[in-house]
Amino acid sequence: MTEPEPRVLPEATLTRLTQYLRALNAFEAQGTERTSSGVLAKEAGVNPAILRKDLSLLGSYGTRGVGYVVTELAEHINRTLGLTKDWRVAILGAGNLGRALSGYAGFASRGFKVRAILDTSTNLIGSGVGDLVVEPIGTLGEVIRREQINIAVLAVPGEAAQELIDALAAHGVKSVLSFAPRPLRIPAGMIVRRVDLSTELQILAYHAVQS
Amino acid sequence: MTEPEPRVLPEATLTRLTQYLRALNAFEAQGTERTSSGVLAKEAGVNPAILRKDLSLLGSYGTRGVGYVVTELAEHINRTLGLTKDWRVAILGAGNLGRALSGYAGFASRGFKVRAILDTSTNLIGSGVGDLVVEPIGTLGEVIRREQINIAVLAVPGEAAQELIDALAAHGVKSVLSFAPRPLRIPAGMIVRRVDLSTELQILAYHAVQS
DNA sequence: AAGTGTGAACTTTTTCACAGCT
DNA sequence: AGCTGTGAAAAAGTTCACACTT
Repeated sequence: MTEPEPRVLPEATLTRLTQYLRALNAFEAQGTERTSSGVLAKEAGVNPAILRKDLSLLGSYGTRGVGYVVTELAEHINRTLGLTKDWRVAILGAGNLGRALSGYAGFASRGFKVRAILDTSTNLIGSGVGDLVVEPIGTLGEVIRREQINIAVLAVPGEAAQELIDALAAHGVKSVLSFAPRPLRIPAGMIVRRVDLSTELQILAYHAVQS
Repeated sequence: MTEPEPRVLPEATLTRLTQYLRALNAFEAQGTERTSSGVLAKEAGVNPAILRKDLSLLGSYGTRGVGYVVTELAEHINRTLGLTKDWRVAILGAGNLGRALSGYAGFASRGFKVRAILDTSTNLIGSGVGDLVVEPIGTLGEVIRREQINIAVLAVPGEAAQELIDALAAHGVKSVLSFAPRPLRIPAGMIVRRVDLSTELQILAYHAVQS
């Protein structure tokens, strides 16, 4: 148990860890104190073996013959994922998507705080979005410093995305979630995750035609 | 060349195919007639070997020593993905996210037409969203029949998602893109893809802490 | 000469199956 | 007796490298 903890966890494992966490939170909410790989895996929709393998990558926190203590395991995954830190998010783009995201409940939970929303359009600048006011993209550097932004969400049209990624990098923001429908050149040291709605639909179309 | 075409393409291949398609469309737009695995792979941000391997799964459409004809290859990928068919989309949930999605340009392109938007809230029912009017979820079956919906987008709170999936299944809609932040029990024959924003943020947090 | 198509090697991820704790 | 933790096996996915076609 002198941990094997690898430098970096596989992407697939990370995705599953967030699902385990969600299930564990549900268990906590309903007062369940202990669980097992079988029960938890079922709740998260995965196979128990991979769950145990995933958890073994973070070190061992279960008890053989017994299972896992819900709060302990949740706490441990939280720590591993960095969810004990405070995340301050700026949303770039105050169009429909940007505004929808700024109010998205999932963002508010787990220490992700939307602290700013920016746009280029003079129509939008100055207007209110929830309890924020849309600021000009030109003030990006200032906003990042003022609010100590450490995560940015890109909800702008494809054309604008690359230059904003570069600007974010220049201002020291290293983590970006992009909704721009195009591949981006990622500056060194930056982590960009993309959510691509048209890709999702196209893959659905393929499966739908199959059946 | 009497095709090896597998019954079903790997998920990772599908994702890349949509990227190739996007790059090919850009080439078409700028009048480029031919390309090669090297050029196309660079544009799509992948390695040329996997690109050729992916394309070989759909049968061979290149010319050795020469490369690929842009329009031909695009057409071929389009056919494979089922993008020659007409896709009629209903959006379930007319909150911020649902409304943002209904106007999302990526949906309008490539034959995905948003034909209906539904909600439970009497505040929203009857209000306009783009050129659609929000209809009551209670009329789901009727709307699906009337508009011949074949893809649904779930933009509702987690609690409502499962029963809507079941209702969609009952009305013969087999393809769903879900934004609900929870795992769903998928009725037989249905394909559900999930986009989970809090999972994305949590994975970003992990990587941000790493560095 | 150039660039595809593809077996073979390699790498990563998942699943199996069981030894080892409690 | 029960359930974890984990090597070993299997499967899936990626990259290499080169024969083959134009």
